[in-house]
Amino acid sequence: MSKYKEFKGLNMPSIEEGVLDIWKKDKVFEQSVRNRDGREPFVFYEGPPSANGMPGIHHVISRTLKDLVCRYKTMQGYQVRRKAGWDTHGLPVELGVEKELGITKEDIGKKITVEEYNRKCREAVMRYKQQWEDITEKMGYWVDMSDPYITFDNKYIETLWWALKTLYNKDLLYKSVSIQPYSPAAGTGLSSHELNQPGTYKDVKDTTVVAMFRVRAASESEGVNAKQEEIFAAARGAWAPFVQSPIGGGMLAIEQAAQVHFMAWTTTPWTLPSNCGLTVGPNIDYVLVQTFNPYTHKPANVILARALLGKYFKPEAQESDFALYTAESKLLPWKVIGEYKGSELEGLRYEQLLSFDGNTREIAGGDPWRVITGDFVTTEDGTGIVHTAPAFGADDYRVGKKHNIGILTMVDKEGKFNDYTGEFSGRYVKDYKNDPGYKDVDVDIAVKLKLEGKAFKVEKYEHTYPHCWRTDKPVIYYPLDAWFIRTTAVKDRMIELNKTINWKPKATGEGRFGNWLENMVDWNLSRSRFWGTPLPVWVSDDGLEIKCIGSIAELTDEIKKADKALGLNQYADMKAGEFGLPDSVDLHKPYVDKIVLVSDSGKSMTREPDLIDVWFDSGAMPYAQLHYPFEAHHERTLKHNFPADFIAEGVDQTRGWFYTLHALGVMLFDNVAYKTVVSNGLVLDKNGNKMSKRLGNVVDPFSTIEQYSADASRWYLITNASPWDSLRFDIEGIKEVQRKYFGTLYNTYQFFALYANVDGFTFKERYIPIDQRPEIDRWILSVLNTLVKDVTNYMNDYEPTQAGRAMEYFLDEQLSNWYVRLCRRRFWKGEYEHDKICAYQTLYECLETLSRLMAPIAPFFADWLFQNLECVAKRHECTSVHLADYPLADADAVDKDLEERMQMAQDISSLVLSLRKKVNIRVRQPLQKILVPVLDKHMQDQVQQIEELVKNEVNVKSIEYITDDEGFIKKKLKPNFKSLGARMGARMKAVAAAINGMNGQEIAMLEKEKNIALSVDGEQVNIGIEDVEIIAEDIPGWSVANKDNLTVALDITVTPELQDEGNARELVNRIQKIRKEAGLELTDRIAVEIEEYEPLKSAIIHFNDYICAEILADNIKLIPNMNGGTEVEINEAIIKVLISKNS
RNA sequence: AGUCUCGUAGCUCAGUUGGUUAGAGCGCUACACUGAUAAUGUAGAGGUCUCCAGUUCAAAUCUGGACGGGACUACCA
Repeated sequence: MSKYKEFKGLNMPSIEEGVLDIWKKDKVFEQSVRNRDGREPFVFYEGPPSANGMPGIHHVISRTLKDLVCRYKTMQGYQVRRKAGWDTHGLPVELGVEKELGITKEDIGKKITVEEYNRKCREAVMRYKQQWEDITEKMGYWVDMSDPYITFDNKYIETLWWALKTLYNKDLLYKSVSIQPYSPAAGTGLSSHELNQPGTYKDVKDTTVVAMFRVRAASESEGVNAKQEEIFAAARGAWAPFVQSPIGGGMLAIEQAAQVHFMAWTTTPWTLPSNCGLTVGPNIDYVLVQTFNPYTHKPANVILARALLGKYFKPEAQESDFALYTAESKLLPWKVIGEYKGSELEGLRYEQLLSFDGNTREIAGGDPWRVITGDFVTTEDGTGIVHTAPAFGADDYRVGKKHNIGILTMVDKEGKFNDYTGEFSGRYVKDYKNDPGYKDVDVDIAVKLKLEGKAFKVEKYEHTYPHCWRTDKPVIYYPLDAWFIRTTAVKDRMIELNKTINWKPKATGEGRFGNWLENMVDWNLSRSRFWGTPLPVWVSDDGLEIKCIGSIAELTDEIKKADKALGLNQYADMKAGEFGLPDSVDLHKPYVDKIVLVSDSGKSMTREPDLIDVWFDSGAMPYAQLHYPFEAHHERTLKHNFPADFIAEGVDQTRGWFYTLHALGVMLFDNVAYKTVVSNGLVLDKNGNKMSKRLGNVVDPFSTIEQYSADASRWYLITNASPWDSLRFDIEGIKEVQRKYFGTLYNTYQFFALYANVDGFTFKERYIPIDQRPEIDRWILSVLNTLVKDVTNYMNDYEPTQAGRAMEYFLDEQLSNWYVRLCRRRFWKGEYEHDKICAYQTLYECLETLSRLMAPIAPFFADWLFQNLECVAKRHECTSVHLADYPLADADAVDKDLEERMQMAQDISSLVLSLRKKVNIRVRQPLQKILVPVLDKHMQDQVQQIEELVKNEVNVKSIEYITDDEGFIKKKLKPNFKSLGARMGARMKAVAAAINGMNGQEIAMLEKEKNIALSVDGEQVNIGIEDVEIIAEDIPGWSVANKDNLTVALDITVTPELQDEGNARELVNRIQKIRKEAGLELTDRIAVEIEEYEPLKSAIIHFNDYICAEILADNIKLIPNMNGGTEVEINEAIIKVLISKNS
């Protein structure tokens, strides 16, 4: 006969190794998918990880989430294919390679060919593939890694090209110049979603300058307006009294003193050489202020917004004596000598602040160095006058273009000043190279301005500034040519369709994602890089004709066409060379760049050098993984794989993958790409800090799993907090899960196996109908079926946390702590017949059902448990829990009355135990009775049915029910605030007091008549029986305990008979201990000799049969003055006991 | 800077539509049990529900404000 496996101790990691072996050997995953052939598909997309970095613990949480949903749906009968994928393009790969080779972007094409570089990238892409596969397997994530989609694969790229061409044909792909976030360190523009990576914005301290732009005098500029004259006149007038006075330590010329400056603040002084204009708000009030330059101490007149005067000038120095000002003065005298609207200043010309060979008027084009107006100007900070460098700000570019002030770009793409910037030529504007000797060029510019009297204030200023998500270096805004996808054209549709997506949590979809859609801008696709999907766009040399290629076949045709028209031999050359058209193509750089096509009008065309954003790669994954539309039956295949029923990734993908999937789904197929999306939160360390390599607080998933098992980790990650809440990861939590949940489950199984093996229970008997089982069995099965229903609902709602917690409660509180504990005796006492078989069947069913319920979350342990049970009982046809069906709740097994009264049994027991504790009478000492006041017939019925359980549990002989008829109970009324409150309103307090003050007679009246009139504040108030809760609060003369409306009193009189019985039990207890210490088998029979001792004698005589039965003794001999034996203590008496095994 | 979100026991978290004694687990303390035994049970201590104001008969719960954490948006000179 086969037996249930018994174990020495719980070792989860070793259990998992064993289960993993079976999964591999039997190809359980493959089976679980193949078994569902022909069943309704449940479509899941795997967001491709990049195997370029090591997996971390945060990957484990999102993959657990994905895995458990897929396993759950599989067990529910869906076919869930899970195709793995690898994200292989992009900057991280490039940077990794550059680091490895010790080169920078500039070296590509010089020290190393593009071809070689890309070959290195291709090799580097899968650097950690082994570790990824390893963690995938060890954490129990079932995903098909045998045939993954790989984004650098030609077929994959071909689909991307198809998608791009489709967009092109819909006029959703276009080229434009724009000011974009650009990372000089990475040498590339950044898309908005890249800029929206968490951690991109950092606090930095920059040197800021309030620069002074000198207004040009009438003689210096044409088209002087009246306002300008007025300004100068005011300045002259203000300084006139000081002419030839010794202010500033010298003779003062009026024209010198009357110079006027615009004040403009910048946090990026390096953009000042590229300044082309000053922008004012047309409706903002500006003032002309007479003062001194704080650095040169020479007379100065400045213009700034009135609202910001307080930032630069102290009220106490207003109109103080200018004549007393010296270089040592603490306060700067100032006086408002003119006032103008922004619109009045428009058109004024000023002297270029810093002029070099490279920023002349000719180079700028347009008409630079004028005051212009812009709506975006505020008076929140700065001076209310905005230094405008069109090349380095989107607002600046727009307003500059509008007013034709030209553009100057004095910084090159590497982030350094160009060669025509005087002493600053060649200097990096930020430390992009990690140069230890780097000197902040902003500081030097500030110093120069100070010396030249062109700075009013220089200070450090802390603000947040965007950084490149990969290099961690500051981004700058830079004019770039780029290809865009016109996502704004489908904005409304994207918003509309988003409303049909089931977001978990909801707020992310409506809030974060919804807002993002509302504020969407066109998708900047272009990347100036080397390793990525090339943009399949060819442009004629004059830029007038464009061709977008949508497939390899089309490209081949076009090449042949070009060969013919232009007399080239590309096709043949390529076929012979690496490119190998049309079979084994490499669509990457540099090969595609060599291809020359011909335009319709016969001009030669070359490819746009850009690569595309890697997010396009992953966003097109639903189609590209199928090589759509280039395979047979592609429409049908797509129909079965699009859209996804479910995807899940970290919340950081909201503007990444979730967005690009959605955008492409809408633009290509006018459909959502996924119906449900779960975005899980961040994993923080136990102190709530973000995990980062820098802080050294990252948790290594490998060692965690090795040490504490995958299941305990998974269970912890899922049940500790909802997936979308951020999780404070604490290894102690995993230990707790292991001990509490899995330890309990293991013990329960061990308990079952131990006795089932003794009795030979293999579930060979007929399944005993539930109504023929004892109360407690029916109870646990009722609870079990309620659990099945709850868990199923939670799982359907993508609430695995609730599902897991429900299972924890069932296992700990109900199954282990109540059912098993109360039923222990049934398993080891008595014959193998009806009651015992009921117990085995019931416990078996609980364990087996639980194993299936928990299988999605804890796949290893569940399978281990399932197989341990099933290999003997064989109630299912399958060999693994993952091939089984998910349990279905049996509504007929649920009995709410039964669940309610069992709760009462637990409450009553708990109350009695606390009473015993109070008077210090141990449970082994039997007591005569407890009193339970019953408020109605139903309550009495309920308690009566669980009477036996309670009596056993608390060791009392009887339960007495008391009703009010006996006048025993002191009742109390608790007002029902909910029902009364609505009616009574402001009188509620008085009414409550009146109810609390009702005497026994009045309560009896209320119970009888169902309502009573009370006088409250002189008013009659009618109280119905439903307005109060009646509680039996006290039984005079007894010690009582209560919880809610349950009250229990305990009779603590220990009669001599009870004392004897208690002693007998003590004796049994001691002898059992001796048996155990002597190493006897459970079934060994013994003979017992006990020293005669008067106080215990009657107990032994009266309870002889009971004692013998309990300890398996044939008889007990009382020996006066016994020699030998073991001394035991019973109620403070010490006697000797000797047992011997009967053969 | 704005928006969202969170703030409950030493720790991790529950807390229904507002309803009068705010709960659990872990940890801690004490005890019990000893045929689940490296298991189990019971009890106890531990709270200004971040703070202030308001609405209400009644606020952990609703409103406003402050403070603190987190995320997001914007980058603004």
